[in-house]
Amino acid sequence: MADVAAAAGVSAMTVSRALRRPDTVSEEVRARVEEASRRLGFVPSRVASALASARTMTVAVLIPSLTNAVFIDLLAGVQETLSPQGYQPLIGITGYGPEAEERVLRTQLAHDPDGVILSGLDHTPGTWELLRGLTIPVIHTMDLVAEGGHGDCPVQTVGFSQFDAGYAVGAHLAARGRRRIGLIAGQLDPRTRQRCDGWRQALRDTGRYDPDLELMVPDATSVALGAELLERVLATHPDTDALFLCNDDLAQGALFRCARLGIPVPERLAVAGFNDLAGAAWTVPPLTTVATPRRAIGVEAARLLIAGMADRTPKSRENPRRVDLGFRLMVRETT
Amino acid sequence: MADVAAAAGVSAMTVSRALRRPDTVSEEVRARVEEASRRLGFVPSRVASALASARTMTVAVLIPSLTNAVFIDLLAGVQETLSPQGYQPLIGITGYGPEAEERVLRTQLAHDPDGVILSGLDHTPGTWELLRGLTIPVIHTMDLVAEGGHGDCPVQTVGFSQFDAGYAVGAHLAARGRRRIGLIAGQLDPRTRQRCDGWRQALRDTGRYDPDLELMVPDATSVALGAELLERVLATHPDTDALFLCNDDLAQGALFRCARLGIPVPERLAVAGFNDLAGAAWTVPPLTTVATPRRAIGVEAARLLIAGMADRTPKSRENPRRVDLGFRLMVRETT
DNA sequence: GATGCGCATGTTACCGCTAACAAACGAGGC
DNA sequence: GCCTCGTTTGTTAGCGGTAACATGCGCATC
Repeated sequence: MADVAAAAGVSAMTVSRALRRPDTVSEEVRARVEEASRRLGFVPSRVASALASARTMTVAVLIPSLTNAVFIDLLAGVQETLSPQGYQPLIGITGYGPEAEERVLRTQLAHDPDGVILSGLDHTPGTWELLRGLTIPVIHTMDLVAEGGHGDCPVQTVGFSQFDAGYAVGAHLAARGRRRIGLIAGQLDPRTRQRCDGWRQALRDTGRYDPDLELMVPDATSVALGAELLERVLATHPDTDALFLCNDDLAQGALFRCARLGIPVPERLAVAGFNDLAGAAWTVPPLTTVATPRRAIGVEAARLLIAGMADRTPKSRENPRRVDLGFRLMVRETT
Repeated sequence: MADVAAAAGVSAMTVSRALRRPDTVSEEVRARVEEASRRLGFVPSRVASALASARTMTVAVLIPSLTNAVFIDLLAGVQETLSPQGYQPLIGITGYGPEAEERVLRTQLAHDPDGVILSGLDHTPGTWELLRGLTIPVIHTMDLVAEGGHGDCPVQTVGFSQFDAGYAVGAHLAARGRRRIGLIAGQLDPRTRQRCDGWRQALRDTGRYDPDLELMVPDATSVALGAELLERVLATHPDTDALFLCNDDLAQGALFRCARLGIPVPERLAVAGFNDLAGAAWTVPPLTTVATPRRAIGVEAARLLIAGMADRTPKSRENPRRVDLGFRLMVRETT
C-alpha cells in the first residue's frame, strides 16, 4: 500500500480511502490511486484490514453434513447472498452432534466472524452460553423458535414448521382414505423427530394412529436404507396401505423396492417422501412429497445477517425475528 | 493475551508459546498458562496470528457449483482432510466460467490463503499468470495435466483421465455388440468434452462412429434434461440401440422416460451413465456407469497441499506431481 | 572457580491496514 | 476581510499476535 501511495503521490491512508470508499476522495486522486493500484497489481490484505477494523467480512456457517442435499441447498443460498456483498462464508461441519457443533463453533469463532448461521436449535448448554456472549448477529435456520422465544435468550430463526409439515403429510394420507399408515424415519435429529410428531398428531386426529407402524432408525438416510426398511415394514405389517418416509432418498429406495417386488404404487401402497429433492418429480410414479424452502432459508438468513452486521449497534438481537418460510405439499402420483 | 499473561505471571510471548508449541515451555508454566487461559475464556485471534506469522491457516477451494454432487464430494474430501489439521477451507464458486474463476480467485487471494485447490485446468491466461506469481502451493483437481506438463508452468494435478473413462464406456457398449451407439451430453465443460472425445475414439476404433448420433447441449445436466434429450434422440434416430449419457442425472432421466415409453432397457436400448452418483445402483434396472474417485481426489489434493504448506521452502512446485486416482466401470443391468 | 552451552523466558519491533483526530484549504456568510 | 464550516488529505497510534534476537540461569566440563 505504501508503494501505491508513493506511486500515486498520496499517503497510505488516502489509498485506503480511495479503494474502499471512493466517494470520500477527490475524483482526481481516486483515478491516480486506481491507476497506480492496478499497475502495481496491489491486492489489499484482508487480514490486515480485519485486524485494524475489527471486521473480518467472514461468516461462520455451521451445517451437519456436506453429503445431505438439504444443507447444501441452504449453503448455496447463503453463499450466493453473502458473496456479492463481499462476505466470505466459513463452513463448519458438525456431523449432527451438538457436542461437535460446539467444538466447531469455538474454532470458527477464533476466526472472528462478523456473523454466525447455525442449523437447528439443538445446541449444548455450552453453545448457548457461547452465543449469549457474542456481540455479533446469530441466526438459527431450518427450524422455528417457539413463539415465546428460547428461554431468556433472544433468538432469530429462519425456517418452517417441521411439525406442521409432518402433520400435512399425515393428514393428506388420511384424506386419501388410507387406514394403515406407517412411518419410516432415519437420521433422527430433532427436526426429523418434529416431522414425526406432526405426522403422529395428524393420525391421532383422524383416529388412525398405531405405534406399531412406526419404524425409526438412527442411521443416515439413503436410497439403500429406504429399500431395506420398506421390506421390513411389509414383512411385519403386510396390511400397511400408506407410508410416510421422512426423507426423499428413503422414499425413492422404497419405490424401487416396490417396483422390484411388484407392489403397485399407489393402488396397494401409497408413498410420501419429504424435502422434494432433485428427481422426486421423476420417479415412477412421480413421488408425493413436501417441498421445503431450503435455498430460500439460506438466502433470507444471509440477508438478515447482512442487515445485522451493517448496523454495528446490535440492537437487532433485542427484537428477535421468527421468519416462517412455509412449505408446500407436492401431491403427485404415489398417493 | 496480555490478561492471560498477567494471570499466569509470565510474558505474552510465553503465553503464545505455551498454547502453540507446548513442548517449548516448562511443564509448570504450560500448566499455569493453560489454567489461566481456560479460566479467562481466552480464544487467540487467528486474524492477528495470521498477520504476524504470515500464515492464515486457510485454503482457497474453487469449484464450479454447489449444486453438482461431483464437486460437493470433492469439497467433502478436502474439508475432512484439512479440518483436523486446523486449516479452514474458503469456498469459492466459479459457475463453470474461467473468467468468473479468475475473479473469484482474485478475491480469495485477498484473504492470503496458504494454499489453493482448483477444479480442472481450464483457466484464463490471467489466472495462469496469477498462479505463476504465487509462492503458495496450488493443486488442480478432477483432471490430469499432460505428461509433459502445462507449457512452461509446473502444475500439480490430482484426478483421473476423463478421456480414458469415456473410452471405457464406448468400448464397453461396443463389446456388448451394440452398433448404433449414441451420445448425450450437457454442461459442456472441458472435462465433459474429454469424456466425449474418449467415447468417440472407442467407437472409431471399433468402426461404429457416427457423428449424427451425438447430441450435445450446453445446459446444466438434470434428470428432466435427460428425459427430454432421450426422446429427441429416439425421434430423430429410432435405430439407436445404446446410449452414453455424460452424467448420471441425465441417465436417470432417460431411464424414467424409457419406463414411461415402454422401451425395454437394456433389451432394446442399452444405457450408460457417468459418475456413479447416489442412487445409480438403485434405478430400475440398476444403471451401468463409471465410478469416479471424487472424494478421494479431494482427500489427496488436501494431503499434498498440507505437505506443500508445511515446508515453507516451496520446492514442491519444482517437481510437479500427477496423481492418477483412476476410475471404475460399474457394469450393472442397463447394459 | 571460570568457561561454555542449552534451555526457558523476556524484549523489541514489526505484520499491513484503518479509526480517530489534526491540518490545510477553499467557499460562503456577515 | 474575517470567521465558520465542509471537504479533502495527512498523521498518529494502534489492532493482537509472532519472529528474531537478547537475556538469565543451571549445569557439565576442565
